[in-house]
Amino acid sequence: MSPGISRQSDALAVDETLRQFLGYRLKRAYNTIRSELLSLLDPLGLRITTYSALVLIADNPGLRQSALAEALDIKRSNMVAIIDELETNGWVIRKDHPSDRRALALSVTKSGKSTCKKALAVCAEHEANLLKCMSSDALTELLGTLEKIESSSETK
Amino acid sequence: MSPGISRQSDALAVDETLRQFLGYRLKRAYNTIRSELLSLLDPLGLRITTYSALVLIADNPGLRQSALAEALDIKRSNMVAIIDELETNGWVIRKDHPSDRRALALSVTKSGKSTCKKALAVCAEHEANLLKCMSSDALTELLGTLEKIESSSETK
DNA sequence: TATTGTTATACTCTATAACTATA
DNA sequence: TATAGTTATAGAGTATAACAATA
Repeated sequence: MSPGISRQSDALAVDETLRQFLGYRLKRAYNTIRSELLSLLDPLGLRITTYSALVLIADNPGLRQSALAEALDIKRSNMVAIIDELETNGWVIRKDHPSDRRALALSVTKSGKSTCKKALAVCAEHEANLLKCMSSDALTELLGTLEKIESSSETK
Repeated sequence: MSPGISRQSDALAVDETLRQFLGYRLKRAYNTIRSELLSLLDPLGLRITTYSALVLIADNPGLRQSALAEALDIKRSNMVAIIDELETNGWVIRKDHPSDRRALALSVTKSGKSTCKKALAVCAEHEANLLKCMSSDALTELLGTLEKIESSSETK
């Protein structure tokens, strides 16, 4: 990024004011992980949203679309295209729900299971690389803190 | 969220598989903060991107647009509309750069400084509320870990 | 040749309103 | 009346390619 010659005097903004804000740091850390995951999932034909949906459907056969949307914090209306994409790839099937004729029950195909397994393996390896730079205690602490942040707004 | 009557048997997906992934948890935590910040900044006429840009320009008078874009991890092309918006609101001015006729030097107006101050106060209060749910040690640990994650991809 | 600001464009994610068929 | 899936639509954020002026 700075090849050979050093930076121009006005090229670098030291963002001390922003850096103290947790949201700013969270976003930057997530963006790093996000772009890495995008490159990892792309060869499998998955995006982060379709990947997350596929994993959840595999773990919860018969899941309704609306329940999936709620679990992933995605609007029902935006879920449609995601499931369409998974269905077009032959990874997910929409069946009639056994007890509610309004609803659809989602399940993964054999091919979907295989893709899901590959994706999970790739992501687990990426995760392992991430965790190399922190201790097990630090990870536990981090996950606990993130959980508190995530749920803090629900108490208001 | 579950008023009175308990959930239907198939309504809730327990996403144990996804929950173990850091990226998933980071995203959810950031989304909580993000939506809170959106509501806080909206009355001031700011979005998160325009807010971040305004703070950085206030802290670094004479900043080039390209340097600002680099500091915020935003493409130069996407920076244009952000500065347009800040300029339309009378908060930021684009001046000729003193030593490079290709570049523009950014600075905040009196009104921009005032808005920036208000926004920082609002965000600092939000931050204080966030930090209430964690210890000082946990915060230090969290920031250090996020920094490691953010910079981990640069070493590849 | 490379960089700065810019335009045009496109794709993803997100959010809302409204429709239908069921409950 | 409320809910499930759907369609349409619009606003953000992000990414790339290309251009004119300048280094």
